[in-house]
Amino acid sequence: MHINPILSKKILAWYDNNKRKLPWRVGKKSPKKLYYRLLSEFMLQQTQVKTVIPYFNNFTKKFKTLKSLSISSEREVLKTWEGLGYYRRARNLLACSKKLVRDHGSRLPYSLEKIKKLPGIGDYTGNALLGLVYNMPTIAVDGNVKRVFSRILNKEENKINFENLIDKNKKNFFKTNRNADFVEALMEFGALVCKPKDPNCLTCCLKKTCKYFKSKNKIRSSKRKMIRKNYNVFCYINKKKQIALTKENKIGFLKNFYLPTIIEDANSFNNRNWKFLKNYQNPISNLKLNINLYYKFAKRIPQSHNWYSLEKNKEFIPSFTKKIFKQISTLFK
DNA sequence: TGTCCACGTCT
DNA sequence: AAGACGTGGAC
Repeated sequence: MHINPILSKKILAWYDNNKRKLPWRVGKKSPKKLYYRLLSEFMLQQTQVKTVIPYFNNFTKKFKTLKSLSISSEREVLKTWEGLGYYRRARNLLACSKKLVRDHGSRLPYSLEKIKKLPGIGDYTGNALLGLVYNMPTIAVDGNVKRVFSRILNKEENKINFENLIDKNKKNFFKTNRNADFVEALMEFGALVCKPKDPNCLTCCLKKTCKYFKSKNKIRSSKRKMIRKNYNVFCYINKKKQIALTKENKIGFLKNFYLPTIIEDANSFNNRNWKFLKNYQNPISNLKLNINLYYKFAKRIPQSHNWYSLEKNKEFIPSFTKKIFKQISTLFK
């Protein structure tokens, strides 16, 4: 498990010449630092930089500081998060901001143990924040970093003990004391050079010691396991181009969000008088949903449901539901 | 068009 | 500790 003894110098040199300008990268002493880093790290959980940038800009326009976020409503926050996915992050962020303001004097706790008690902060985000905000000697092990070391060692990701690897290479990784930069540099390097597909091995500053570059049988990272499910979606619609949605679905996913009636077993629902519209696939995280979409024009709808416009809504509507809107809209053309 | 891949936290 | 949780992009 030996690693190039000047890896941190090489990566930092590369970073100095190649880093991107990102809206959350503010000066070391900026009063916005904690808020911007917190927000961006939450958004960057399971979401790529390119996708996050416009959401980050829009979010910071609406919620200017950690304090103003902390006194906002979940409804407002979710509406601003609309379309970014993994909505639990938005709820956790709000809860986290409240806790930081109320219990920690609007400052980040100084240890990983304490920081991980905040909602929505796990190993990755905790280490990232400690490094970025306090320049602590830590490494945030995200998908990029895993891939970089997996390639350098030419060893499968799940066979590497990253805690151990970092501990054994402290002197190498933290000797420059540019710890905040190194946290970002490793991830940036993974995203731009040591990419999942077609890494830039020929121009890479580590090619001399990288075992992946040297080896013939190159290791690939493991795939995500997909779970197939079959769902029947029943939409009440009316002539005003409205669709009935409810928060009371028995289905687990998108809990507490606006959805039409969703039934796993179509036979358990009285589906007479419903018209079949179409079948389509809607992958959600690790689920592979096979959707059968039914509709019915109705005046009366169950009490649990309310009418929503197929166009714009004040409420937060997940993309799963928006896809249904799109299908139903074809009926009015 | 459908299918696969990219991205951490919580229980 | 396996499964739940979203969306966008490439092909």
